[in-house]
Amino acid sequence: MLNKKVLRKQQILQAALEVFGNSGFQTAGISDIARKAKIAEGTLYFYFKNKEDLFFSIPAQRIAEFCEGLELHLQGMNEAPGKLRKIIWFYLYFFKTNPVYARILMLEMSVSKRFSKAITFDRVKAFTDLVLGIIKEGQEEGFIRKDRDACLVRDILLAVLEYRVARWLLNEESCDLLENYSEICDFIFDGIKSKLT
Amino acid sequence: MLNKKVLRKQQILQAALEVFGNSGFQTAGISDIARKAKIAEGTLYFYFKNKEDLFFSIPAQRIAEFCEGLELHLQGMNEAPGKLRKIIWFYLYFFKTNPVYARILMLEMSVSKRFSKAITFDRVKAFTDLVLGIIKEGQEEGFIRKDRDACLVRDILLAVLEYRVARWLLNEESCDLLENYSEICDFIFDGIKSKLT
Amino acid sequence: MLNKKVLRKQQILQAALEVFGNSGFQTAGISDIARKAKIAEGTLYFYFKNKEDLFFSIPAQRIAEFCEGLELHLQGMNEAPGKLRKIIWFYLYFFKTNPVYARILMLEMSVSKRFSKAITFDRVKAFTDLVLGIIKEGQEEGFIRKDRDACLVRDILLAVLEYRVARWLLNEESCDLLENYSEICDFIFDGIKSKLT
Amino acid sequence: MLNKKVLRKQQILQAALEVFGNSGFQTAGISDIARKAKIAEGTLYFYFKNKEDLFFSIPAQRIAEFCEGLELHLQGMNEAPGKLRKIIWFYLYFFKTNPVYARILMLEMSVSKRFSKAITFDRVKAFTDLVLGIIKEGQEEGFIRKDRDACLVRDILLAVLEYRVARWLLNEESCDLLENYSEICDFIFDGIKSKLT
DNA sequence: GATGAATGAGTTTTCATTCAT
DNA sequence: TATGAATGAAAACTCATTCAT
Repeated sequence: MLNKKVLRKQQILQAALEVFGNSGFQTAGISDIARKAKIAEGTLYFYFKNKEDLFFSIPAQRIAEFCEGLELHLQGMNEAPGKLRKIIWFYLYFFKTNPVYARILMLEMSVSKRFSKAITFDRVKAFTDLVLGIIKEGQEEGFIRKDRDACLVRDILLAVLEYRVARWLLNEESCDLLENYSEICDFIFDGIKSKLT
Repeated sequence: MLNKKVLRKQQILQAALEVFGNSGFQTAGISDIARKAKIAEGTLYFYFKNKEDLFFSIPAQRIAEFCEGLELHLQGMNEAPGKLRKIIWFYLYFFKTNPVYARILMLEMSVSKRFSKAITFDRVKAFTDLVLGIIKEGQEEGFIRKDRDACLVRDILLAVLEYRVARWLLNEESCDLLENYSEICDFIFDGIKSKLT
Repeated sequence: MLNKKVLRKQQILQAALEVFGNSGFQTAGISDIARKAKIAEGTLYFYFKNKEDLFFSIPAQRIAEFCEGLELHLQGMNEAPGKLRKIIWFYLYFFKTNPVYARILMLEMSVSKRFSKAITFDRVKAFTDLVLGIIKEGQEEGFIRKDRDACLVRDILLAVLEYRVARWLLNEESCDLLENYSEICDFIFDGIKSKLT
Repeated sequence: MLNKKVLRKQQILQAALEVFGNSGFQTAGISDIARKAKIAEGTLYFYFKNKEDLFFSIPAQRIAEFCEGLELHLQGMNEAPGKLRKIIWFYLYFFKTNPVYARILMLEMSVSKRFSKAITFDRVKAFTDLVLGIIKEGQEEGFIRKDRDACLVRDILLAVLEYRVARWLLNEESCDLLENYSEICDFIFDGIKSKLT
């Protein structure tokens, strides 16, 4: 019973991802989503409060996948610089692999005030906190300059990543998102690594 | 006669700026804009082809103001690093001073594929080209590391600026956009300055 | 369930017939039709694609009625002249009995290029083919002159019928449409009957 | 002065003919007509009361041309049958030569109740009276059967002509309107000529 | 739980007509 | 006479949401 409900929810979310991803929040219609999910329109409202709720429910699962994947990739790494490089790589890799979700998250959600207040946003914050933690870790371990404000470093890192993904999407994914990954890393690290290193 | 037409157009654009800025493109209604501009709805269509045309017509003037202001501030400066610092400052200063416009440009337009194809977008490109030119200038003059890809440097610079403005807007402009301006500069410049300097 | 849908469709079509019949296609408003059908405007679009679709959906049923009625009246008749007389009579009788529909079909549809391309038009063609068939039949049986082009005869027959109905409608149905039915028949038959007869 | 006014009116009427002929009354816009006539929209209302007035003013001149042309062609003819043949030919010839006007008159005006009440309609009636007169003439002269109701004959004649023009227009003028002119004549005349002849 | 017909407010856009200049 | 900017009512159509079945 419960299992069935969860499954049905996934089914709807998957349909919503595809429809919203192709048409955007406003343009996408509930009927399109229902059709793609092979349910009646009314049924949708049994699982989600309304269109916006459905929309903002999409990331939850994806963010979880992102976090799990990232965690796995960070396994066994113990120095901050390496971890950060890994994060940069994984971030780009993940969105390269999930372009439809990328479109929703980057061009629609991250730009919405209401999203900042949605529950899902906590998961986003968890990720940014992870990055912040690693930066601080790096500072304590001596790999990263202590006179850098950790939050600023994190912001710059995220800024660059978001920007690249957004431009990639707006250019219709015509280039390889991972292309100049290493140059980005170099730039960031030159700006934060301790002179000694 | 002609003057009156131009004035009326300004009047409508100003109203559109305010209404779109508060409600967003989709939510804002033509009737709201007409009411604010104190004209009949039909009149609006005498000056603009449709809602989208009106929306995308907003930046033209603002971008012109931005460019003029920037040009003025760059007068008399002849070294790339100084110019770049100035650009960073002016960028943040401009949007701090024009928060409603910032909201439209950053959270709605720069995220839209159709905007990339609008005529106005040329002006945006002119700005990014300016930045790119100064970076290359700096590399030739020896202030900026030649092993950095100029486009990447430009992208990182713009990424950080856009990100900060966007976050500031999403946080309801609660902090000072110019607050850690100098730290941002430091970070960027540490990443690009020639070792010799 | 399915039955209810069909019924509802009938209900809307009936309302559309009346409203379009009184005001014409352009003047009639969707809201008028919805009001007369006692449904919400939106409901209408659940059953018909748009105003034109609704309009062109009106004849289907009426044409079916016409064909059934005609078939019944032709039962047991085996000679072409009698059949043609019957057709002439039934045609006039039918529109005399359905003046509102007549107005729509004659003064709006039969004059529209788009109607010629609508599906319903097939049914109209079926009728004209029936007439043509009977004329040819008459020629083979020797009742009708063989040197007359059957298509021309059909066209003249239809021309006269359409004309009379149209004039009758434009004169506000002030005379009896069946009035000089027999004279019309005589005229037509004098023009086509074999000399021998 | 007066001359200029008349000229300007012609200019507008010509533009109206073309625009209405291509788009139909409802679809055609005053602005299109004004543009084609190279005048301002407001000016149009100095010469015509409103859109409908302009529309119904189109035929006047054309009908005059039609009547003049017909009169000329009837010169020197003194027997009814020949005259009627000539009328049939001229009618088809005229509309073949004026297809845009034909479209307006046949598919839009002759189907409109308001047109029957317009002044211009008198000219139409003058024509039908002419036909009626000739038929009666023919009856008196003994060329045409006296037991035929003259009005009916006239109606049948006009019905066939209108029908052919209308079908021709609806078929996008793809065939030659004068094609089976002589067969039509034969049919009509067989139905009306005195046995003696 | 699931359905899908019904809703109706709300939207953009059009355009004949007017009138100050 | 001529202009063309301004009007504003009206129209068709959409769609998220509800609720009787």
